[in-house]
Amino acid sequence: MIVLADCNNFFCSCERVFQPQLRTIPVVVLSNNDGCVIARSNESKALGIKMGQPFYQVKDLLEKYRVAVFSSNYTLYGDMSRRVMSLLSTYAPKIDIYSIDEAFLDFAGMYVGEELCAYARNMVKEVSKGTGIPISLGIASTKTLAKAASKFAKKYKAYNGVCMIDNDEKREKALKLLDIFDVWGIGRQASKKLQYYGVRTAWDFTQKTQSWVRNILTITGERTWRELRGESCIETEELPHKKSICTSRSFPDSGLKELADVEEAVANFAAECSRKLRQQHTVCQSITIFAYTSRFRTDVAQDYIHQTITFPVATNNTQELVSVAVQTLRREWKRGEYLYKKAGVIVWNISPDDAIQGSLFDTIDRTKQTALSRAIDEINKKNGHNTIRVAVQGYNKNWHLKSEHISKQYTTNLNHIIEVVVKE
DNA sequence: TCTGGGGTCCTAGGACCC
DNA sequence: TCTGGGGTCCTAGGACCC
Repeated sequence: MIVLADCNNFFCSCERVFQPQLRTIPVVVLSNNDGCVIARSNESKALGIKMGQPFYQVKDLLEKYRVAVFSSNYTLYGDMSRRVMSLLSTYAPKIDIYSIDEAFLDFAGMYVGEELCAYARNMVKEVSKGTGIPISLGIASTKTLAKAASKFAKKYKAYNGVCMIDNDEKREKALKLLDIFDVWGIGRQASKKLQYYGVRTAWDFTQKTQSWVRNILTITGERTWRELRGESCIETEELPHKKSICTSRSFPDSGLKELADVEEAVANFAAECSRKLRQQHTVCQSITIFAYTSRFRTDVAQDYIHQTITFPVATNNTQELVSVAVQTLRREWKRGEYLYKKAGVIVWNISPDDAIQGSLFDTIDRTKQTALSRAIDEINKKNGHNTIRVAVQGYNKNWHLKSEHISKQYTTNLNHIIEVVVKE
C-alpha cells in the first residue's frame, strides 16, 4: 500500500504553531510581494477566499472578518517541512518527498486492514505532537488513489485524518463522490474536455475504454486512468538531481524601468542559481535570462526579453553565470520606457559536477575556480547569505520584495526564538 | 495601482540524416 | 506536370503539479 501524507493548510498551520491564539481565527498567507493568497485556513476557505486570488481584491473582506494575514516566510516553512518529513521517514522504509508539504510513503509488506489504519492514525498523532502541524493520510494501492483518499481524509472529520481505499467496493464509492476536476493529474483543460463527453466524476472516467482515454488525453491521461483502476504506474522516484533550476521574482508596484535595477536583480538570480547548482553537486550547460512587463497592464507598452546562452564547458561558477546573465541582459535591453514587472534566470542541461566534458579552447582554470567557489560557500554559510558577492549583485535592492506581514524566523534565527514567561 | 514561484513531462514540428 | 520513405534529435510551448 502507498500512503500519501499531506499537511493541512501547511503555511497557515506553520504560522499557527507559533501563535496559538490564531487557531480559532481565519488565517491566510500571501505569495511573494504580498501579491496573491496562496494558503488559507479552513475558516478562510469558508469565507469564499479563493486559492491564488489577488490580495487587493479581497483586502476589504479580510479586514471585515478580521482575518490574520501573513506574508510568506519560506525560511520558516522550509524548516517546518524538514521537521515533518524527518518524523514521517521514521514510519516507513521508503519516503518520496513530493513537495514542501507532501510525501509518499511506501508501506509494502507492512500492515494491512485495520492494523494499518491504526498505525496511520498514530502517525497523525505523533506528527502533530512533535511538530504542531496537522496532517492527513490517504492510503491506497496507487498514488492517484492515495491522493483521492487524502482528500476525503481532510474533508470528513470522522476519519480522524486517515482514509483508506483498500477494496473495490470502497474504490467505487469514493470515485463516484470525486469530481473529475479533483483527480490528481486532471487539470482545467482535461476536465473541460471530459465534461464535454459527459464525464463528471472519477468513476465515469474509469468506465471509459483505455483507447478512448488515450485518444482524448494522450499518454498522461491514460496513466491516470490506469491508476484510478488500481494499476500502479506513476513513479516519483526521487531524482538524483533537478533537471532545471529557476530563480525569478516579480517586482513590487508597477515594476522597474532602469537597466541598473534589473541588472542587479538578474545578477542575484544568477548567483542564486549557481549556488543551488553547487548544492546538488551539478553543473549546467545552458542559461536563460528573461524579463517581461506586466501582462495585466493594457495601458503601458509591453516587452518580452528571453535569451538562452550555451556554455562551451558546463559550469556552476558564480562569477561566470552572473557575468553571462548580466551581459545578455545588457545586449537585449531596449532603450524604451518599459516597466519590467518580472525577471528571472533558468539554468538547465544539468549534469553531475564530477564528469565535466572539457573543451580544447577553454581559457579558465576550473580547478582554481572550484576551490574559490568552495571557499566562498563556506564563508557565506558561516556568516550569512551573500556576505561575499559579485559586485554587480549590489546593495540597492530597488527590486526587493514587498512583505509587510511577515512573521518571525522562530526556528532558524536565534534572535527570533520565542520567550516563555512563567507567571505565578 | 495592486495579480507568486518552482518544477516535470509530453507533443508537434522543424532540421537533419541516409 | 510529375519530386520518397524512414528515421533521430532538438526545441518551444502547453498542461499539469504544489
